[in-house]
Amino acid sequence: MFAGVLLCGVIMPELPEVETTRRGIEPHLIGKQIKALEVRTPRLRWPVPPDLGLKLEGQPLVSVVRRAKYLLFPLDSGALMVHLGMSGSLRLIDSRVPPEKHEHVDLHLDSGMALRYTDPRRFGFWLWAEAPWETHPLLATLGPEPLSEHFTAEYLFAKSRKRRVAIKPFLMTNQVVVGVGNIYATEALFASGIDPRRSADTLTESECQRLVLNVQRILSQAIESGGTTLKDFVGGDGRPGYFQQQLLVYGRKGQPCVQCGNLLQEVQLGQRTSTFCSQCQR
DNA sequence: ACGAAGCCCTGCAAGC
DNA sequence: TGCTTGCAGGGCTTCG
Repeated sequence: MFAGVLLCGVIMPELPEVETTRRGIEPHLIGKQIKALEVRTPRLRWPVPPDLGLKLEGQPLVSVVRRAKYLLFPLDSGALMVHLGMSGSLRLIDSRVPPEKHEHVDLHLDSGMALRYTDPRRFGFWLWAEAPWETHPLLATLGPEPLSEHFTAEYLFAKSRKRRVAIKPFLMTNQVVVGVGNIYATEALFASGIDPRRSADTLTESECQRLVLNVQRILSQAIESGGTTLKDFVGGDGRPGYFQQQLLVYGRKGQPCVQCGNLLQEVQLGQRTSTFCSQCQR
């Protein structure tokens, strides 16, 4: 099965997909000037601010930054902030190519290309973050990046004390650690042999250690394999949806566990579906 | 402060 | 066949 990301025909951007998108588009944007913002569908997760184009036009792009699953395009007085929601994608395309259904926004560049945003479910957004953009309300309270030196077993252990919520929704909380969505939380807990229903404060230090390492390993592998697909961000569909990483539990309810053969079970935790092996995860 | 539930939206699949 | 219903998802917001 293709990775994580292909479900019901929709690519779900988790952190690896967002990072792959960042790497795919950045080289084509650096040094280019923004000519115009064309918003065909302002009604996204939040409405696109009517004056967003004014903030962007004429500005040179210097980098593309990822924080959690947010993509930031820093400019002089702030940053363009884009979130892909659960069905969004970005790609570079000739400005003259007519937009199709669900292609809601174009960022036109002086190179004749446009950064085109596609999002069937419109859970994503385009917003403006005033400088310094790190203090924007959506960014200010975020926990550490999972692949940074700040996400350690010691940190997770301390953070989870006295927290009685199940470990899976806890791990998916952005104030704890960012960028760990349902798919990767499910896989990391399986790889760590931890029952997703367990209260967060019952995890031992060594279990926190395993969990941190597995989150980092699984995310890193997904980013690595996404790196081979960068060409598809120009002209193609912009969807890094075919990581080679295998999903061992996610979406496999009722199928045998790859480790013990026990049938995988499903449970609802924090409004999200969790698949797990009751034999291997304790 | 914490935890649970609600909400936004569309495409797909299952059930009638 | 064509409807209706349910579900999936991130993450902010609201409620208890």
